[in-house]
Amino acid sequence: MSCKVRRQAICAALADHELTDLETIMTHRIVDRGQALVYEGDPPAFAYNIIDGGLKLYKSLADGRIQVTAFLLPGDFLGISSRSPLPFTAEALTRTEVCAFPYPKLEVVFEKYSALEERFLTEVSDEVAAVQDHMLLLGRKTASERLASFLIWLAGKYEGVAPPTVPLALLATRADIADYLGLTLETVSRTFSQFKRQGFIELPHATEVVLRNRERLEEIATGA
Amino acid sequence: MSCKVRRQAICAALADHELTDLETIMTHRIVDRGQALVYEGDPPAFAYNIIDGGLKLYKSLADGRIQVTAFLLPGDFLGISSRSPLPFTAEALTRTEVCAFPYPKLEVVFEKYSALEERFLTEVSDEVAAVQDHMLLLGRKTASERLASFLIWLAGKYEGVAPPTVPLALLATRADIADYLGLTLETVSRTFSQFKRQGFIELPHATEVVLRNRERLEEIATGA
DNA sequence: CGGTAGCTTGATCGGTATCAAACCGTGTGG
DNA sequence: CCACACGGTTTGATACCGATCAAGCTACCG
Repeated sequence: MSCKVRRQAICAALADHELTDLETIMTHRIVDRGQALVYEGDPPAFAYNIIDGGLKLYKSLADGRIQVTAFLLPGDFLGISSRSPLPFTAEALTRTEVCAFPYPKLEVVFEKYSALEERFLTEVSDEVAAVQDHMLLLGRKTASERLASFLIWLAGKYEGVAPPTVPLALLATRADIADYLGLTLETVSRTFSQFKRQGFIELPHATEVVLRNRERLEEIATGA
Repeated sequence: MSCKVRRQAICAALADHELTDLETIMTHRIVDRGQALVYEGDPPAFAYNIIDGGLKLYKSLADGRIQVTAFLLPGDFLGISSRSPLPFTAEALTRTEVCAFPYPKLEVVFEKYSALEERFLTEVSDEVAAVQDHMLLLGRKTASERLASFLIWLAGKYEGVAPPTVPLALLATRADIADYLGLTLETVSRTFSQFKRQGFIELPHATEVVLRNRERLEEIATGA
């Protein structure tokens, strides 16, 4: 079968003929923009692989303040380290396609293929490392450093996957990006404009960026 | 043998007679205040169990800005999701005692006792959940909400472990707490003073707190 | 005692939030 | 095909929280 993420997702850990075990327990699901795939507080029942579209994971405070803890794009995995109750909500940024693996059955497959479990462990490590980077960003970086970090992260996500289709789709709105970076949407917008004025980026549409000076953005992102 | 953390650390997953397998591969290590146990960028060689004292994990920016991503106290585990290179530095807050498990040997023990591996997984889930809470704190909470969250977290750490020895040892300096909460040490100090004035806490010494009104602090911490 | 590390408090500054208005771009109905 | 409505974005003016700069203070240690 031809799956868009065959080579990136956890499936990449298995050979073609081994994949059938995963496929038999798997179901597809489509989530429309703005709809939640899972809710904070739910007991987790599935692990998911993002095939198309994108998700934001977020936690919220009683008065509506939100912190997006991660954006998940095609090839990413959700539910690695699941915990009851689920500590975040996952909501679709656009129409999003996922495949869902029910937990109990997934564990059976895990026991059969240790390569899967290993892959799983590196996913966790990567996730923890990414999340620590994000804490540094939220706790210590300025607005420009935050946006630059986001743009570099985004460019990295597209790398190798697609040909460098120069304009990158942002997927998220200014408000989503703000909730990810711990800023307000106005500050995000102003910082985009500032980067544009400085010639670091172009914004053909509000939803697409071109990185004109990636090196400089990388320097800014790391606080250099 | 009598280990202070026998009932909390990962060791709790094993019966007494099974512990010998862990003990034979384990070595003790003492780290003095201010000394690093491991450095950001190192290849990870050991997993550690904190027995006494405390550690701060942190990442830093080129210009010296620091974000403490976690404080580890007795019973906590370090190196769950290890990754090469290590994404953080671990430094002792006071003279700290740990036991160290070399990775390759640890994996052998893991294969023997699946209870250990399970325990390990719940540790990871807890860690990921905690880290997401901390992102919400860093991205969206006010100074008072941050310090209240820290105090509640601290109280939770001591709970059940020791008898409610009313004054809690802070272990960390104002600067460490500031680096954990994404604030400056002055703001942390002012917020302590403010809580004291409001009667929420007492500060018998600068290094010890008594929570006089834990409920109110919990409300503040959650943004209520 | 004096030195020093850590803490508190005060005065001021500045970056980002907040409040507010105008500006797209896209889809819809007349 | 145009007018309008609406979600999202940009830009401007102002406010405010926490950072920064700057003294003192306290406790502990030699």
